[in-house]
Amino acid sequence: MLIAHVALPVPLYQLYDYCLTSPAQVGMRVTVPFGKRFAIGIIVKIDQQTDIEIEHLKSIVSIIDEQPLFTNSIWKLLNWAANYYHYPIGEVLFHAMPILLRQGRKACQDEIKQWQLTQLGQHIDLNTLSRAPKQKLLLSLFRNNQLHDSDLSLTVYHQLQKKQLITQISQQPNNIPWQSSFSTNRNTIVLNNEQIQAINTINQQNDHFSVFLLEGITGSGKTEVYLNVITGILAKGKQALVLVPEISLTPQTIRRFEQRFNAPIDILHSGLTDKQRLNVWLRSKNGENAIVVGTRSSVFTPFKDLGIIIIDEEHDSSYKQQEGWRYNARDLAIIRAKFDNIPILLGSATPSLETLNNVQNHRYQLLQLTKRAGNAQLAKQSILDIRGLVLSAGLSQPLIEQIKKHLNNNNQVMLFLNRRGFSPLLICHDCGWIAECPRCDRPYTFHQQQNKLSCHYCDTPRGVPKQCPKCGSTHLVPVGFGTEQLEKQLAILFPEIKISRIDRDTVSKKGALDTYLQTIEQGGAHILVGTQILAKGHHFPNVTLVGIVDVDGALFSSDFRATERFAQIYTQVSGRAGREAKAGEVILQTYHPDHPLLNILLHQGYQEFAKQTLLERQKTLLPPFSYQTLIRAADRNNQYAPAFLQRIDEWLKMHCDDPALWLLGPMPANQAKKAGYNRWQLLVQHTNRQKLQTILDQLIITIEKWNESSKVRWSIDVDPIDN
DNA sequence: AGCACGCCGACT
DNA sequence: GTCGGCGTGCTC
Repeated sequence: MLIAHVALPVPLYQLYDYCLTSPAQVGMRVTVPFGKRFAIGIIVKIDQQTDIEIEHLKSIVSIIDEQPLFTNSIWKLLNWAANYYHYPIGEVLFHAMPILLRQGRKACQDEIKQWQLTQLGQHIDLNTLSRAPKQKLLLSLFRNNQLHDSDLSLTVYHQLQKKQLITQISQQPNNIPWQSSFSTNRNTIVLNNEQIQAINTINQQNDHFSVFLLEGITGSGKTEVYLNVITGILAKGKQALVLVPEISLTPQTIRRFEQRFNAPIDILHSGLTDKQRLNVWLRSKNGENAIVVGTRSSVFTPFKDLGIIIIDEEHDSSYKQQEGWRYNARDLAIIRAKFDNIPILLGSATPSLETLNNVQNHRYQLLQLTKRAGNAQLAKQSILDIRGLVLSAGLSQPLIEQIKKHLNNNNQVMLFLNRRGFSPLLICHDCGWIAECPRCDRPYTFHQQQNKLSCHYCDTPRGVPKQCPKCGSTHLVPVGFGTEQLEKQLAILFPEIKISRIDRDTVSKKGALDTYLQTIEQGGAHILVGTQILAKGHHFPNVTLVGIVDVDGALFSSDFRATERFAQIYTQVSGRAGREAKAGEVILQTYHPDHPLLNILLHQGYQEFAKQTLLERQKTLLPPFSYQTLIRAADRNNQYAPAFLQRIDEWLKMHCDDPALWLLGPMPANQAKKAGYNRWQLLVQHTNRQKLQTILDQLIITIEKWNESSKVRWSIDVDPIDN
């Protein structure tokens, strides 16, 4: 008897076995009885073995697919990923499917229906419809082939159908492949030598797996290299996958691709309906599109014949999924390229240290773009020592003077502060009580404009208390400053100047950011205040002064990656100051003007900074010179989770007597309390990735047998980035 | 994850 | 008296 081993979308590591009575293949979806309900699962293995007694086995109810759902390439990738990330295979497989397929929808495209004139509709006198003006209009539009500019409702169509003037026919899907009419729209941009060399290097090796890092400073024309390399792939009839960070999936980016290629391009953006998402998935699987552009989850798109993967801004942290299955799309894309034996191109002005380390190890090939387009000059950078200076909302007098100077020249100023809200604290002046979120034990951020307190960890708002609950005083004062206060202070200092604040509070509405960007683009004196959302990927040609209000917050963080992130953001904002031939200036306010890394970054640039930081990481055996996994656990009573992690800690010490294994914890997580749960973590670090993998595999098998495991919510984060 | 069972508190 | 809260246990 044949047994199907089925993966189900449940957080369980094992497969479930069912009798298989009709023919099926691995990778097909099936409906199975599961407990008291029915579930959709995917066959992972078919054989004659089972550990379950035959009489306890249930049978598969129905087989949904006629063919395996995934391409070989994706199937291999997902199986590898479930193993690498130690995540249940069922959850991994379902994560990579469009929602409609998870729900059991057939994996084929809807037939496209189209309206057509009938014989009668072609010849009838229009005046017979004079009492139905809308119908008359629609019919005449039909006859003149001008249907596209009709906005008539569907009921009008149905009325004409009833009168047998039009009819609905199902159109055959377009069977002409895009390859037969593929061409590119020649651009007028002249490539420089570095770009040509990068393109040639990739083109010479574009028929097999290799990883390229395209390290190009801001404005050096990385996108132009992408477009040229893609041209070579499409010309061979193959498809391309382009991954971009969440923030840069803008109409401008998309237009640039669409204008260049005379070939179908699909964009996977958050505004798509489930149906549209499924259609893109099917089109690329069937080879009907040439390019797919999308964010993190697009790495799971199946392709008929993928020829290259491009990852723009490869260092961007939005490639890492931060809940549920915590995969890294950049890393998965590299594995995918390896399995598919195709080239992959990572682009960045500020590559991650992991990637630079792989360049140093000769695993990746480095391609550099060092010249900026046009005759833009490099910005002048300076450190502003604020020790002993009076600050107003974080601004020192010398910085204010500089702002004034740039505004007087009718230029724009950008002030960067990575803290939103009015103040990060609200304190009772009389007794020192601090307004804290009861669920997270973290101070509330005070938002003056909306007159509320907001917890930035769990996102819950609260009204502002009139009195201190501890001593009854009404003297509650905001302490510290955020972007909102900075904006308010600037409005007082520069009453004549337009000020735009760009952070999550002001751009959360759809299209709000675009509106801002448009006003800014018009030019004229203007101050932009914002968090890192301002630094990422936007072009501000009129900005000549960038002020970094608080450098020290990043330099002295407990997170070992904080300096790397700061250096990336700093390099990006300073790269944007003074584009388009206007000389730019960057000013950094700090209490530590002699900080060595800060000086290396300023005087020798990101590359040297990265080199030094890598040496530092090597000395301290931090990633990429070791591999980390975070075991997280959360409970409600604050006892089970630490005890559970303690037991894991002891088990690991017992079963792995290896000095290369480091354990840190159990300790409270970064956001120790969230939504009523107490969160703890245990960091497991090893210098050998394979050994770490093996230990974790054994650990999970063991954990699943413990009965404490069901009392805590536990999860595993391989290669964490926020510890 | 769902879904059922089961045991205690505040209400039509 | 019941409705419903969530702790616990199970799913081939």
